[in-house]
Amino acid sequence: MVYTEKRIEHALRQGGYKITPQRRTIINAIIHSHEHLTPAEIHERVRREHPGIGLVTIYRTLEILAELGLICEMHAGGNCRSYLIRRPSEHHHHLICSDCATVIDFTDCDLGELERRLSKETSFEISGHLLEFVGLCRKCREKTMAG
Amino acid sequence: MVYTEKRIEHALRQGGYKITPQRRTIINAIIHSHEHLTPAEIHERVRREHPGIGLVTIYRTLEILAELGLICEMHAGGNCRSYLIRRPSEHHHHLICSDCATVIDFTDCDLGELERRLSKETSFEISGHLLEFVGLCRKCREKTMAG
DNA sequence: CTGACTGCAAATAGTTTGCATGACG
DNA sequence: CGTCATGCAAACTATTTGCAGTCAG
Repeated sequence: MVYTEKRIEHALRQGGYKITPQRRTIINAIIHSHEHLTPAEIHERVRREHPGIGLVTIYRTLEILAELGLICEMHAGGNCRSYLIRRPSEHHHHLICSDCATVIDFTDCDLGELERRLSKETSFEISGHLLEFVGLCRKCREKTMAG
Repeated sequence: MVYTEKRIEHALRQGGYKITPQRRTIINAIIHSHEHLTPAEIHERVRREHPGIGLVTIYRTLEILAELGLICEMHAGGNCRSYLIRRPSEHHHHLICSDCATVIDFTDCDLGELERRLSKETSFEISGHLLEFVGLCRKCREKTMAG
């Protein structure tokens, strides 16, 4: 575990944000979960400890944490679903810009060996995988540096 | 381009679906675009040629095309945004049983090389990735075989 | 103290559903 | 001709915004 509660709180203070019980609870929920959580899921978990908390607070806290780079937001960009014609037998993956949501496809992922190994070690019969890289495209990097 | 209009129409018929002018227009819009398109974007393009078409029709057609595997839907899973605490240099990934939802974590994914290559080719500054394998765990496989 | 934070409610955006009419095959 | 498809309107869900009261620093 690299980002501890303390470190995150420190980062928040550095960013000029205040530490509130709500934020503490939200941060803890995220830290202690090893899965990706949607805002609604976070809300649900946080409520057990902090019943009155509003979903709005979750959204606002997540926005700050993402802005500070403390959490990783999947599926960057407001809306999510988009479609592309599929070329048979050409399963592909995405490289997504977390700022402008540009998507670049790539096909060769070379996961066969890893898949075989995992399959052997875990006795799973693996049927597929999801692979996405997230980062900043050149334009957004330049924008950030300029600003 | 591998999936032509004709092939897609054939696949639709095979699936028991009808070919309508609306569907034709939608399919054409997707085929002729090389980017990922959101339903709204598709709607907008399709309207030029077919003004009266409803957004609802886009959604329904997309659902069918995705079901038949003719188009690729990004961001698998209904809703999009999800968050995970970010651990610098400590990736971890999941192997998920599609039946009982057991999750097994693994850390060594060996994507460094791929990441470097992608980064070089695309000028992205890659900050993270999401890798998930889906399959059947041993128990569920045995269950399936027994049943 | 004071500005930032919270929670409510309402607004907005994206998506799905019910239903009567229309068209493919 | 029957069945599936369409388009409208309304329902739903997810997310954002405005505002008055509250609290961290």
